[in-house]
Amino acid sequence: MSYPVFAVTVDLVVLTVREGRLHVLLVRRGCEPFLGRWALPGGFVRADEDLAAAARRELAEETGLDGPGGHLEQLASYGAPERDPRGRVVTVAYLALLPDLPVPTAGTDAAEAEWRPVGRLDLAFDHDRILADGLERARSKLEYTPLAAAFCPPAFTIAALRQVYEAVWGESLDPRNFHRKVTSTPGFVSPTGGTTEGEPGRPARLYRRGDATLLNPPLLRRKALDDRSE
Amino acid sequence: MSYPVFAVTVDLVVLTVREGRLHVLLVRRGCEPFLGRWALPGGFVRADEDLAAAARRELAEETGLDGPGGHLEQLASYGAPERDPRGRVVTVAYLALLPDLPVPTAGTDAAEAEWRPVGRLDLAFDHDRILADGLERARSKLEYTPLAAAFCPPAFTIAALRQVYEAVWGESLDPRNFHRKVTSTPGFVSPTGGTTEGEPGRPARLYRRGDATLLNPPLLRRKALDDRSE
DNA sequence: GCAATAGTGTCTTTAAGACAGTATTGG
DNA sequence: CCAATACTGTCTTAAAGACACTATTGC
Repeated sequence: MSYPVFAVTVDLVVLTVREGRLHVLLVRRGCEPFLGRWALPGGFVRADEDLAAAARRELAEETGLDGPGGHLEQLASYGAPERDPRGRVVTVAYLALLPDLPVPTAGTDAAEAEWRPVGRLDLAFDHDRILADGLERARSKLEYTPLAAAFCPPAFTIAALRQVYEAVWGESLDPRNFHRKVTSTPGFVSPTGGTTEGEPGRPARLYRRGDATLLNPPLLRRKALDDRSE
Repeated sequence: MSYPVFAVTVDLVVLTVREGRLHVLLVRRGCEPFLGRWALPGGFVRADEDLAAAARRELAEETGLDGPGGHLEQLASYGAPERDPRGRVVTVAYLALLPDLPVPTAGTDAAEAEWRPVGRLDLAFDHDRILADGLERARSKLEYTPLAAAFCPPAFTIAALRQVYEAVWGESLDPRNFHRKVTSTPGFVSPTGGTTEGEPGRPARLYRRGDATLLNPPLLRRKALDDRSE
């Protein structure tokens, strides 16, 4: 039995929160097709490489990050016949959530890499759609997992965690109710014992990620957007 | 720039509820590798075919179903280098939820097709893992979407819908509280006007799917299992 | 009548939303 | 002292859990 051949790529939706806004990592394409256009970072899966390994490799190449901290998960796959003019290419998209780190622009494939606030972007290929799916995934994951901490450094304040929610959801939350919810949900965060110093106002206690993987009950947005099927 | 070539398949986790238990559609493999072993239905994506179209085609081929009713969504992709002894094959798994229909065993690829209660199965390739991921997806989707109705015929009773939840989650729910929740959530179900006939006990009103896509607030399991990252 | 299943009402408990008030820093 | 931010407590409200009760059929 014979079958068609495909190329397989991984593309990354890399998100971070900086200056109170949600940003996505983009690269300017240095080769055809879509030369000069902005796109999600990504590349071909190698001959003997697992999909997740390819995603981790690309992430490390683009951001210089490889250790723990942050979060990487598979998002979805895209394989419309005309999505890449070079031929039949299926891409497996991954979603990465990272603390706000300076990005070493010295990526290997990309001419330039840059954090851009999410919004109306006009990306190469079907990357606008992939980004939209990644954003919706990130927004809904904050509801029922403690993953917001992936956007924070190892030790963070409750206020910083709340600002992550506010940036990702685009709505403001009551600091007092948020504090109560986070600290009273077992395994969401655990105190490090330290506090902030040198900030205006009363010093805040520092926390690290807890060991819970699921929030029960969840922390719901007011207006949940539609999810996407098929 | 050269890059490795892959074959791309779609595999289907097709679920239904029959006799109060959750069942998955399996086929016995009629060719190597894993000849004679049970596996998820699936096949190669054609040269000019979208991934979702391939999934719909395979579903139609295996179940004879093609119209509306039921639900089909992308689940995840699997591409470990050694997952298929024939070479580098990436599979895009889809999850289908169907009402309990007789399956015409005259599938094209498969020697036999059969509904099997979910549980300890020993499937070909990495299909045990794919099935486990599909089950977890189905379980969690019932929490925050009205998708349970995809397991039901076009008109159904609240009790039938509850039995779907009980089969998929493996726990029993209070019929009265369930009734209140379902009928008071806007867009979950809408009455057809009809009732059951000839059943023991008081006739039950019939409902069809509502137009909501999200349940807010959700209908939570007691014990949510871990989700799976990366 | 009785068994069976459908559907309603009510009380309790949990947790979210709103928001007053207290605590601890820097200036 | 005041401004600023962190944190606690209280009241109200929404909604789940438990469960008594009524409704409508077949026998």
